[in-house]
Amino acid sequence: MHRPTAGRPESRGERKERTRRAILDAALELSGETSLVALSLRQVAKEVGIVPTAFYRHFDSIEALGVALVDESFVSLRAMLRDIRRGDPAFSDVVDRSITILVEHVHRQRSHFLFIARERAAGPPAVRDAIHHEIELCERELATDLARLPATDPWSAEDLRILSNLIVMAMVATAEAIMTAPPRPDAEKAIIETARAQLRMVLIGALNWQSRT
Amino acid sequence: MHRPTAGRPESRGERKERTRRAILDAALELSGETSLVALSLRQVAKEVGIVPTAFYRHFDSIEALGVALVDESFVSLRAMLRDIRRGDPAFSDVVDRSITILVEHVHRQRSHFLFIARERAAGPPAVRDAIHHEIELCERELATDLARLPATDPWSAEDLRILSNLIVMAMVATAEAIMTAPPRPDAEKAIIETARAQLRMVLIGALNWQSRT
DNA sequence: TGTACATCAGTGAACGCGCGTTCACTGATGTAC
DNA sequence: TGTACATCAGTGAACGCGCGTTCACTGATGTAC
Repeated sequence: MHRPTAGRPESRGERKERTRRAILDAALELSGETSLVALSLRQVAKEVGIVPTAFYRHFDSIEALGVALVDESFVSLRAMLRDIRRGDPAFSDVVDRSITILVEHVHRQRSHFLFIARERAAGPPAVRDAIHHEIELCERELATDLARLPATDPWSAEDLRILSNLIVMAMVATAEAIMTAPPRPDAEKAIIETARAQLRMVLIGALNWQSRT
Repeated sequence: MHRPTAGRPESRGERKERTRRAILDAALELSGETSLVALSLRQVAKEVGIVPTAFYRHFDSIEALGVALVDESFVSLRAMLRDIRRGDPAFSDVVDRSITILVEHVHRQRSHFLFIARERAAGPPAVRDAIHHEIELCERELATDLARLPATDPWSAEDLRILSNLIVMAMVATAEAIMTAPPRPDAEKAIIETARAQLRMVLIGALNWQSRT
């Protein structure tokens, strides 16, 4: 463990927190190679620069560490949702703005988004459940946002849920596509254009479908 | 290794093929617990009833085995697409029929669909790439099917691609939801109803969006 | 048909290695007086 | 302020275990003559 570069000595609590952070960062990076279920406590300890047994001072197991990483990753994701929600939800450019913000956040917090995409399907059970629960909360948040739009006044709660679910799954798929894509800017541009067209299709479909109920 | 229960002795080739099958089946089942990247050659050998070194008579590595499992899983998935494609693509009930067939196949070949959903995001690189390639082929197949519908006569290839991509991602998400859901029939029914509504939204949106281009 | 040889799926011992977890410990930080 | 004691993040040795891979092998099946 390194000492801080300057000045005032750390308190015991500060030092502990710093090690905890280093463990979370190391696990996020190392699990990116494969998956949490293939990550060993000893790899993490080695990367952090502590002895394997010191790991237990911070987490009971890799699975528990994984749950902590879910919490942390969804802080990033919620920050994105907040950005999207901010500003006028005028129908005309809401799609373009939302996708732009999505792309920005996926780049800025790439490892968090990769973590969610990966462990959502293949993580340890507790991690999978935690992620599904968080995604469900995001869907509900989106549903309440949609409910505020004048166009959705006559919609039932069920309709809002169905549309939210569809939009969220499209956004998850788009985020995955961006992260998987080759780093050439034209590849990303194509994905963004596709996502925009798809989101427009979905919204127009929802409005037309709704109006004939 | 067990001998066959009856009659004529196996040829060397038949026996080898039988062991290969047993390895594929064991790997599919065992990887279901976590993921291919956490599956060991020795676990597979033990489950099959051969000595670990005999594994190398059939595959170079777990990763190579994984690629073979991708091929096999997509045979199941293509069988589903063939079922969906068969029969009249009359617009009125194509959605309900397609989702019904999807659900049937997900139940019948549950382990293949689980494998694809899991390893798509978290498998070894060669496996991930193989899966993405296969999904892309499915999208193109769907695009050519859609192109045959009279309603899509004025559509560009790009439009067809965008719509196919959206439909496929919705189907993947629905399959995942079915497999993740608790085995209560009402939970599954809710997922099916949601998927139907979403697919209708998408189709109506596509038609309306297209008509104003 | 019988014989001699080739093939090769599966065996079994052995290797060095990284794994999670236990345990008793150290020594700096924190606290009570 | 100084002293005596408590706390606890991190240490280091040790354990038994499963790992992938090597190697020389066995013995049934297949083939050439």
